Amino acid sequence: MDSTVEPLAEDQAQRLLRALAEPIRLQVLAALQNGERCVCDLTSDLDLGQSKLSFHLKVLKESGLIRARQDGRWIYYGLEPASLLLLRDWLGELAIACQSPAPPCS
Amino acid sequence: MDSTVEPLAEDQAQRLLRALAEPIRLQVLAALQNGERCVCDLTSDLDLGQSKLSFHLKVLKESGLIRARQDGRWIYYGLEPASLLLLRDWLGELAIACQSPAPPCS
DNA sequence: ACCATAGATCAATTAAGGTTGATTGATGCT
DNA sequence: AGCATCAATCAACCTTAATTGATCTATGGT
Repeated sequence: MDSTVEPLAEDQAQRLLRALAEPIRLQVLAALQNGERCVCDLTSDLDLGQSKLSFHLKVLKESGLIRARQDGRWIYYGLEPASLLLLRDWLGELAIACQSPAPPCS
Repeated sequence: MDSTVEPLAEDQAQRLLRALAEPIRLQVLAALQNGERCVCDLTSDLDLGQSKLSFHLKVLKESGLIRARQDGRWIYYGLEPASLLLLRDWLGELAIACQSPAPPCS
């Protein structure tokens, strides 16, 4: 078995994918696209309940897609580009070498 | 608001992400990495119930990540690299320009 | 010390998604 | 025609994830 995608990266990719596959969390990432934002700003920008946003931020943080930084009373969240790039590259690898002819069905 | 990620691609990306974010479906994609395979082979390779595999293949196909091709009695599934690359590029865009300093919290 | 605000956490409910076994349709073989 | 096999579909069930409102902790201001 010549797996070009090694299991270690696959585990990590899976964790990231599960965190990404949710509409609100994608909105959050989009909102962080141009830099860090504090929770209070995200709440009003995305028009979300405090509890709901907090839940999704936790999922994103635990996956490694975003990081938190406390500044006084506020907490700023920002993207973790390394994770995005890791997933990006993993998808790239998966897209390679999948054009071979069909092997005969046993 | 200068969104570098346009909503059209985001919808598509979301559909792909939702389909990808499941362990069995990732296994299926990995199994298709080196070319098309028929359902019967996938069933034994991945040691899955026929019904279960069929369900996940459907999800993957509806998302556009894989395509089906019938050959006589068998149906061959194969990756749709264009979708993987689309998602890959979408992630790349998201990873760019997210290192700006924090704006003051209102 | 007291109060107000930011944000995390918890428990209960609801919604969404995955699994299972049985059934059905289609294809090829004899 | 009749039978066997591949694969999709369906309905019931189960499991997991998301929502909601309340509570709790921490920080900063007065």
